[in-house]
Amino acid sequence: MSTEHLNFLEEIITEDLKNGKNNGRVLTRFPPEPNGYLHIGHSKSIVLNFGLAKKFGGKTNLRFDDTNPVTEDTEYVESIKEDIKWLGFEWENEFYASDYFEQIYEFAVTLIKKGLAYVDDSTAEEIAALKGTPTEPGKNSPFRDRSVEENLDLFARMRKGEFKDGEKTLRAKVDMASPNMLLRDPLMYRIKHVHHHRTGDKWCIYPMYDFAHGQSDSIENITHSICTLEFESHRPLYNWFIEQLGIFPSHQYEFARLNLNYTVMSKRKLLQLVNEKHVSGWDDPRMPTISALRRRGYTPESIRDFCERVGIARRENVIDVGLLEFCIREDLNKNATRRMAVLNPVKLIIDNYEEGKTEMLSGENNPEVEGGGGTRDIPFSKELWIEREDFMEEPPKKFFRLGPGLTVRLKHAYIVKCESYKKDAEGNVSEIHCIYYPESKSGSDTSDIKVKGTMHFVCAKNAVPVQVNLYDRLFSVENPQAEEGDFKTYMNPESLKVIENAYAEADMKNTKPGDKFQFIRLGYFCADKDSTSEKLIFNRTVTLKDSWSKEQKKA
RNA sequence: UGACCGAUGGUGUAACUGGCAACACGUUUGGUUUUGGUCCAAAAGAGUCCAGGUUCGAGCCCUGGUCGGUCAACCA
Repeated sequence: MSTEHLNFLEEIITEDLKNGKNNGRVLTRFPPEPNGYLHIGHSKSIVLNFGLAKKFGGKTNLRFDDTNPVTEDTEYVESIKEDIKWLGFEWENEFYASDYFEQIYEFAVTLIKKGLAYVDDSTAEEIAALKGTPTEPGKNSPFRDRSVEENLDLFARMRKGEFKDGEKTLRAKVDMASPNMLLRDPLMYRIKHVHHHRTGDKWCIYPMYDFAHGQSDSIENITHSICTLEFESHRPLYNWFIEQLGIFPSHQYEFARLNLNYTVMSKRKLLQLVNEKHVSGWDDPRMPTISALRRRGYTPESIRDFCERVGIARRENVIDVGLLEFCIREDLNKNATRRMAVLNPVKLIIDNYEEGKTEMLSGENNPEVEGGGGTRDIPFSKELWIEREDFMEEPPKKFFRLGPGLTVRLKHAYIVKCESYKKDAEGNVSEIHCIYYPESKSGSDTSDIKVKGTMHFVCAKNAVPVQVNLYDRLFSVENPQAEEGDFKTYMNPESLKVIENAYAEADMKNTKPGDKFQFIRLGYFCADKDSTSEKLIFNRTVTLKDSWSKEQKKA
């Protein structure tokens, strides 16, 4: 631990603690807006906020930033809570910005009384026109100098519902000439006669982000309010409101959000994929959402590990999905039960094996666990299914699998030698005939035969038919939103391949949704949530590393 | 052409705060292996965006550039 490096936020907190700031108290918050499902980018923020608090003996609140009722919904609230819990975090309090509407309203009244806020009758267009540009200062609104009394009266009537949507706004009186656009008399309240998922029809005016977030932080006595880089220019305003109100000085710190290649992360785009049915839903295993990763077979441990590995800094970054895949492989390699399944079956017949006989072989559940993690029975008989890719009529030099005259071991079973093969009318290999060496039985091999390869198989007689969904990256380009035109035109047409007729070994009959396996030599798979005992469905979480395909590409 | 922020191997993050650029992923090579997985061993790969300056010494400090990001929603 002595060589452990602190990220810049840990350094700040360490320093704060040293200086006795906030009496050594650390309170962070995770503030999602309930207008979509959480994605892998949010998990970075979650791990950061909860992790920081935990590391420094503090707590973390969950606070829904629900100030815009038009896009928000309780469905999202529920999914967000589920995802955070699943990731393994517990919040100290469950709060909602809407809990504070009354208090935030009072804050606004306070600012009006101090002459620091005014009701503006301008339309959105007029406000925009007077806003100026980044290089030119803005101009004062003609309503900027209304009296305190008039502002108080108007604001009260806004609340009462006397005005239509957009007819009036409440704005902070800061500085229309500020080089920071956000300080050019930002909107504090707007009128929306919209039903709110929590406050119902109690309110028809809603505070804007800038007049809700910092205030909520302050109300909760948040010490370190951590957000992403794009809020950086909001910080002066964040501080301005807190200062003018004289309330608890929460502090905002920004870090660079997580970007992943071969996917999109904006909630707007994800919502579009869902609404336009490009995916089956928010938890379609190809999505970068937490619910999708869960359904695909990712574990909370692997996601937390990933979030820790990507680090925390203030520079833009794009993380290779390969790192995420590494994290889940590392976890599942240690923990996933090994089983055999054949995705693209072709029949293998052992000519010298007794007709009608079935013997039970034993296979360890996980070689990574001491003692092999127990064993299960694997039936073996004359007819087996093997992977079509494991046989070649004219095998190249380093092909350590089956082909005419070639010898391999069948995992947990016998060594077999290919004697001949048959083809169907279309010219596809339909039967591979082998002989087996009875004395080469796994565990008691006295044959002294050396083989280069080991293959998986499924006993045909006892095979369990299963559906397997092979997932690949959702997009075929690294950064879809940087490409020309609609990002959806860059979706990977092969992001999902459904295999209806795969076979799994007999032991897998009783698989339950969520069960995770390594299908030997193929990858990690997770029983889908829709999987039943009548119809088993497996999602491929991630393939195994495959140095053979690399070898092939070289040739 | 305003303000703010950023720039270190292919990617990401470090560098004890001014002392011979490290770790992880990835890549390559070899070994082990009844998973072409795992594991083990090794290698290649940046001289820190550029130009000046301060200093015995700069990735860290200063000046000026370059490039990238963010900001003109009644979104968050």
